Amino acid sequence: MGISKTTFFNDTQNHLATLCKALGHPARIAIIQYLLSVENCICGDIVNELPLAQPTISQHLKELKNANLIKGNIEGNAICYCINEQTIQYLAEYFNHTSQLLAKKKATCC
Amino acid sequence: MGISKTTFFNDTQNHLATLCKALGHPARIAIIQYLLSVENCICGDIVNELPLAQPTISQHLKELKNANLIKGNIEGNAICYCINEQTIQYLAEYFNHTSQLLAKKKATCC
DNA sequence: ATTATTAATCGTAATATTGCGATATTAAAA
DNA sequence: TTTTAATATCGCAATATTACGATTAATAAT
Repeated sequence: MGISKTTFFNDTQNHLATLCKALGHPARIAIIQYLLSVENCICGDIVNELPLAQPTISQHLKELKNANLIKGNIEGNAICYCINEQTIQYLAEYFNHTSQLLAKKKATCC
Repeated sequence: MGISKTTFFNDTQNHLATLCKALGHPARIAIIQYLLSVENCICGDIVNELPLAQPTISQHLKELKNANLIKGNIEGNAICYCINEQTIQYLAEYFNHTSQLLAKKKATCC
């Protein structure tokens, strides 16, 4: 049916899935990496940096913003986008935690 | 067009996007969490645990396996699935690294 | 050998995503 | 005020994803 049964999963699971899904496209990973590498983060710069048309970039930015992975500030008639540090930290903590649990867990199989 | 322009991005970006995409569904997050919580990890148990039909679970498992997030061992006529520790660790390291770079970086905007 | 059990695959319908040209919106600049 | 510049939104085509019933494949149990 193409529709996710999000109702059957808990908030943490849905939240994590939303974050991962938002990062589940190379262009959006590239945007995050670009934002990490520059001081000034104007949308137009991203359009120049990536091999995608302006409406496409705008759409990807919207998805990253919806997932709370970036935030945008209006600067004149441009928009300054930045990574939301807290969200990245949340992901770092989740995967750290998972990784540590796995290390502790005795490999009973595989 | 619905097709990702993966050719234009580098291997790291494509790899990360593939991993995140595979985790970008609550059912697949739930599967990872379930595998983390049990010692014995038989496919049938996942089917009983999650509110999805057996073919759907099988499909989700396939995607996790393709992304190298889990591995499966044949045990008689059942299949024992386990989390691939290395892949989770790779994600943990990536988000840690990103998080640390963000902490260092002076917030010039936003 | 036959029957159950377990999991993968096929086929298909419903929905979502990706990408971009065209257009709208908003604010700066002239 | 008109023009220019920067982004967002609309609309659409191509493709991908999600879900599951039906079936298949493979092993275990009887």
